[in-house]
Amino acid sequence: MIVNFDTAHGSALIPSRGSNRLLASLPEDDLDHIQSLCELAMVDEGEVLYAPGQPISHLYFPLDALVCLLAVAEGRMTLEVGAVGREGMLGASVALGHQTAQVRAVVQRAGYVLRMEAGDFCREFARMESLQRLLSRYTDALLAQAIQIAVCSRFHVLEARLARTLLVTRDRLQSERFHLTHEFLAHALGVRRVGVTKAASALQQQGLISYSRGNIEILDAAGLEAASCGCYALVKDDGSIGMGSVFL
Amino acid sequence: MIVNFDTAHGSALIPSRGSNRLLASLPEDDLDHIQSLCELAMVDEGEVLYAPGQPISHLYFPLDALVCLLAVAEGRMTLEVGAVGREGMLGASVALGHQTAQVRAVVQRAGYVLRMEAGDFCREFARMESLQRLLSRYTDALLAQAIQIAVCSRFHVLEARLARTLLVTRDRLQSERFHLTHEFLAHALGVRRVGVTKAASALQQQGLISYSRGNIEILDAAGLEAASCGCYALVKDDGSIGMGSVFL
DNA sequence: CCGTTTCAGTGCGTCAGCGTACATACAGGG
DNA sequence: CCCTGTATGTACGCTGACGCACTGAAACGG
Repeated sequence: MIVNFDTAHGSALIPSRGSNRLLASLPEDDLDHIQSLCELAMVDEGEVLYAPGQPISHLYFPLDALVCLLAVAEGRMTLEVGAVGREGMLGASVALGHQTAQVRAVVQRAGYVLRMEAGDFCREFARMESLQRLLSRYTDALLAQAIQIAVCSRFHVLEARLARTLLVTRDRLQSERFHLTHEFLAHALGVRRVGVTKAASALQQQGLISYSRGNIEILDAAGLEAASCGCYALVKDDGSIGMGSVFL
Repeated sequence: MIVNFDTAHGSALIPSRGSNRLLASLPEDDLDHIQSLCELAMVDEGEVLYAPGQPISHLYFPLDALVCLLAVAEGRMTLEVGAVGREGMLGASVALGHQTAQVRAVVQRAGYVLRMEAGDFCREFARMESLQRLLSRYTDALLAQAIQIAVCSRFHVLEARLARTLLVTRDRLQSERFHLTHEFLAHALGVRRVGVTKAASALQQQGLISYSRGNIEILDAAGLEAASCGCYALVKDDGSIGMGSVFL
């Protein structure tokens, strides 16, 4: 779905131009220029924006959509290596030496995005210093998070990782309730669905969460944080490797 | 150990200025300027250049040294999330929003490095566009590798991961023989030493490698590649996420 | 209202890797 | 030549997660 940007802008229902934090931190002139090259679009839950090995034709700046990045192994198992909301963007690597996607990008929450042609972006990147600096910082933050995910998925038990994922999701969606099936969580955590069921019911029995048919509610955030691994404290926005460091 | 740069330069035993590929790809003026801010130093095997949480005071451009990056979990277990040789650098993140190190940087092979004050580097980074662009590309390449490592350490069995590590090491050191104890490999792979012993003896029984007291020799590189996971093909220099993409 | 789809729960055998402890074995220095 | 430190090999019980198969139950659409 594509929405005409000019008419859409100003509607109370559609996020405004400045609502992508990454773009918002550009100097005003550059911001305007970049946005003039973007079109507003809506993406639906489950939509696949990138697939591993496929060429990257567009870049995306989520406004209120949330996209998760899944690394794929042998075509079957997947592992979430990052997520992109309004604080970030997708496809930056196209200007940094990779023409094809390394990971699968799946829409976790439907919403609006700004979309841009890869070619246009590369041209702007080459001549816009503010953009280069911003992307350096952003990529570095993604790297830090990917490293933490590598450690976490290697050493921490599923129950703790699940707790972390739920807390991160809560922070991103700014809500104690959200929709996330065991199946989806299994893909994000790189485990079987039954493993999630087991871990989730353990958390539920401890009174930390409750869920039914994908509708998850966090009942005791503090308890959940105690049950999670320390990674949550590091990764959350004000943690030492949170996205906060991108926007000085 | 610090070596006077001017006298050292030109010696047949000491790598020349251009031998860091990352620096070498800078425009000549910028290269000269950066190098004027560097001092030549030697680092010893096992030396720890960065420790998690510690401030980053210096940046390093390895010449012939090899440094591996170990993410640390709970102070005990570690996992290699990258390695830096003459194609890369350490500490770039200091100019990108992180004042402290996230990972432990340990010298795997002793050798020479160029060393630079963090403050000097940040100043140059702010005003040197060529450096920004280079760092964007390099950080993106590190991200790609970290993602692959996350997948690999999550889904692939130890024997295949060990094979991959040995092949990568061979490529970096350009030699079929090198020194690497089971203990060291265990830290890199994030497993127990006995696990490495078991996997290594399996590889040895298949006639792919031979080793004794840390002296490893690759006997059958093709066979070892067959025993490794597909990650090796991706990560090696000419693979889709190899470092080749950093240097156009 | 009923069939289909989606989501969650359970059971069972298997296995890789863990923690621990102990046993060799080679290397180099005094 | 012994002695000590480093490097490697072996054993044992444990557990978290795997693969697979099947059941139960709510939601949805015609």
